Amino acid sequence: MNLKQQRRQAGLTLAQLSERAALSKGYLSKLERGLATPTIAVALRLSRALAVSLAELYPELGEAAPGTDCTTLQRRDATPLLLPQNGAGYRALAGAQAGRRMQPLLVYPPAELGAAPTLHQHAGEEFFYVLHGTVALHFADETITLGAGDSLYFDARRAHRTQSVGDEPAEALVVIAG
Amino acid sequence: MNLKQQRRQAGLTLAQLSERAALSKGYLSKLERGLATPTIAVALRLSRALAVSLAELYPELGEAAPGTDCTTLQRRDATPLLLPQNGAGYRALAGAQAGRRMQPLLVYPPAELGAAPTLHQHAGEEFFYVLHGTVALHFADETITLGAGDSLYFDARRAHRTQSVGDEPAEALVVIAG
DNA sequence: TCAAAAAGTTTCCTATAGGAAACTTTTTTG
DNA sequence: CAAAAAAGTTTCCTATAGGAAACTTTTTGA
Repeated sequence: MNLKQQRRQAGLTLAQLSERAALSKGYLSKLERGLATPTIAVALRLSRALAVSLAELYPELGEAAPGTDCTTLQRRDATPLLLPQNGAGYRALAGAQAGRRMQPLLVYPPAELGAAPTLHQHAGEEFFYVLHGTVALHFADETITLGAGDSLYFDARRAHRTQSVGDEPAEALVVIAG
Repeated sequence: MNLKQQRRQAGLTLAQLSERAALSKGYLSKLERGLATPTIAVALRLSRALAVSLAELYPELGEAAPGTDCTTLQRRDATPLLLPQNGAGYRALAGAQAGRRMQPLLVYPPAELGAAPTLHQHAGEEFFYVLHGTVALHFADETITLGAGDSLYFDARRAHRTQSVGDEPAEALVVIAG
């Protein structure tokens, strides 16, 4: 539906998009006017060719599964502190349940990086907001230091690791969209 | 690809899923074995019938647009305070740019609800975390009061409005996935 | 152990996704 | 304004999405 708008916004003609997406000009014309329904493979090619997410071309695809009530109320400190092997403790503020788009966590980065430098890496995007203290975010090629109130939004596929620096133990709110 | 696993997990047979999704049993069998590619309309019906997100059936569809660098570093108070008509001030911590899955905001709910009770409502999901003060989250049918450190994850299609209660002005971190 | 029933697969058919190219409309340019 | 080029549409064709039903395999149960 929004295909035409997205193509226009990208400044492309049907012929240009046709080449990029490896689809015929005529077929694209039909798609734009709702005269055909693409297969998911074609929709994906369009999304890549226009460098937009699928949901922007077909908003209905972006909706969460229906019937799944995603509401979760979480009182402070009401969830247990988990300490997995990589050193950073965390609290899940809402379970990573199927059908939920985001997973919010409270993260407590360790002061010292363990001997096993396992970088955290996963699909999707991550929003990192420092609540207290100072956090060093180590990426493969750079390190970013954030103080309370600072935030970083980044592609979670970039391997990363967190460290609490300074005397006060740090606390951060992390939201992952996978 | 994961269709078979998802169907099994839901405890459904091909015939049962066939009825729910209004697709033939034989065609479903082909889909599960990769012998056919569904149109987006069919993929959506499957997603609804199984009550899972599309990305769980076809992970490649869930990926963000490639080539879009979504990284944004935001220092504390480095972004302007916006005061739109509905009364709640906010700061955008990362622009709602195309291709980004989440939009993080700092929200400053008003102490008094304006005369025009415009409820906030939009597609997607919202994660609400109270940083300071106390916030009353008004929904059509209920009001939830959150203190510092409390959080609520909910379906953003439920109309809602925020209010700062108590003497200290409240501040909340909100992340929207649209 | 052997029906009988349920689950899954295959075959064959129709409707539609998608391509090639002619055609029409709009824009550019002299 | 006219000619040419570019953008978009339509026509017609082939490949495949998707349905109906027969067929095969697995499970159930006496």
